[in-house]
Amino acid sequence: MAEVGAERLTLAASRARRPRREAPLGPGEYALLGLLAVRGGAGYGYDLARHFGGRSGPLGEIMRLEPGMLYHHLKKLARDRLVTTTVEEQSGRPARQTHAITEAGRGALDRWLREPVRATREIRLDFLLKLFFARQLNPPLARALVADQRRVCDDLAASLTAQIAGLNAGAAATEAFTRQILDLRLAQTRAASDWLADIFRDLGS
Amino acid sequence: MAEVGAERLTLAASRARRPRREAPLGPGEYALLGLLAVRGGAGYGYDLARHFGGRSGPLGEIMRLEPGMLYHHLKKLARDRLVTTTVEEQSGRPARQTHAITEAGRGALDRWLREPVRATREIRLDFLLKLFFARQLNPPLARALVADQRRVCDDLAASLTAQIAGLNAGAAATEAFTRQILDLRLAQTRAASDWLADIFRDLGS
DNA sequence: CGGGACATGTAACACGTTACATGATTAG
DNA sequence: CTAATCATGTAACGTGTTACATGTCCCG
Repeated sequence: MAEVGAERLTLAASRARRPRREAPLGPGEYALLGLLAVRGGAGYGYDLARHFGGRSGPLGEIMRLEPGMLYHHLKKLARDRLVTTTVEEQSGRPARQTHAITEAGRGALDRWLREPVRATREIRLDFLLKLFFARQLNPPLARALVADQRRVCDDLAASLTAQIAGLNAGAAATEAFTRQILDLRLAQTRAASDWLADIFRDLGS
Repeated sequence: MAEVGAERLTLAASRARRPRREAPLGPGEYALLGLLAVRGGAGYGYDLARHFGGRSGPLGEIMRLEPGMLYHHLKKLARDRLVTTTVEEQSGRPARQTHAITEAGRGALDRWLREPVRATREIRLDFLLKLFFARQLNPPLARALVADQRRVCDDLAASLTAQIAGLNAGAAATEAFTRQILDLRLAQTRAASDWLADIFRDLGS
């Protein structure tokens, strides 16, 4: 028993040393914040869930969000004071919990909307989400976001090109493969940049 | 207490109904199988770990594998009888556990190597892993894999093109955004197909 | 004598998926 | 009478990340 106690103490101590890092929000949480903002600032879980996973608009094309995760995210948003939750009783129906975005929530959403994603692979999920909400909440911001994102992609493409150029000297078998990996990344990044240029044009002046 | 008991029973019953699905292997596990096959059929954790995460060849460029996950994966491979584990005592050093790939392991690896990935986003991780190992274990198979993968990408591109064409009729605001999502997927898929054509050429006859 | 290499792991947590629990109402 | 809809969740599992535990040996 003493040994178990000692072990627990060690674990508790090592736990205390870790300073409880502020878990940042993920795409699911931002999507919920965005949905609330777009739909008048408030909504309840079951209704929000319809926008994911079904044929109700393009959100379901970007990401799925099962009820389990959705309610989980709403709880976290409430803990972080980005939404406030009020319970509405209904006769004959389960009580409905209405979640309303707070000022802090709008601030977090706005900061997120202004930030382009760093990695090309995040364009498919994170960037599309940002674009979806920015278009509805703030069209000029959407245009700026697309321009910023394109700059990030072009910088990345330049960096990849430089890495490839630096590799060409030694043509060992292992370097040949590394080069193909970089070629793939470059091709995907260029495709993203071209696509961004297209939608920038579509977004009008 | 009786209520707790009843609750447990319900949970146990619902648990029994679920038939313990065979968890398939993930990219990390296949990467370890592949590494073992490439390096003479056997190896130990610490040594395998060097190939991920560092500057030791292109594997680390494709995926990271922290020690925690690496040992976890080796345990699962042993449970599935895809590797066998033997302990070697060493003087002054911690005991070394050598993992050797089994016939079943080679079979699983070979089946995986022959299978192109379905989704474009899996090319960056899963497909590159397959290519990396196929080239070292079976060059003609690598060439066939690239050809198959390109066919999958082209089929996907055709399907996306059809979806875009079907969308053009109604030009509502929501459909415009859906179209842009499809455009992005198509661009990424085409970029992958073109890249596959390039490496197919590089793979010689 | 401090720190890194060697070698294998566990603890705690975050993120995600699937399935199911609950319990009334309404539509077919 | 069955099934879906409404509405909110939990259980169990699986994956992944970060940090740390353990203990010896070798190098500077």
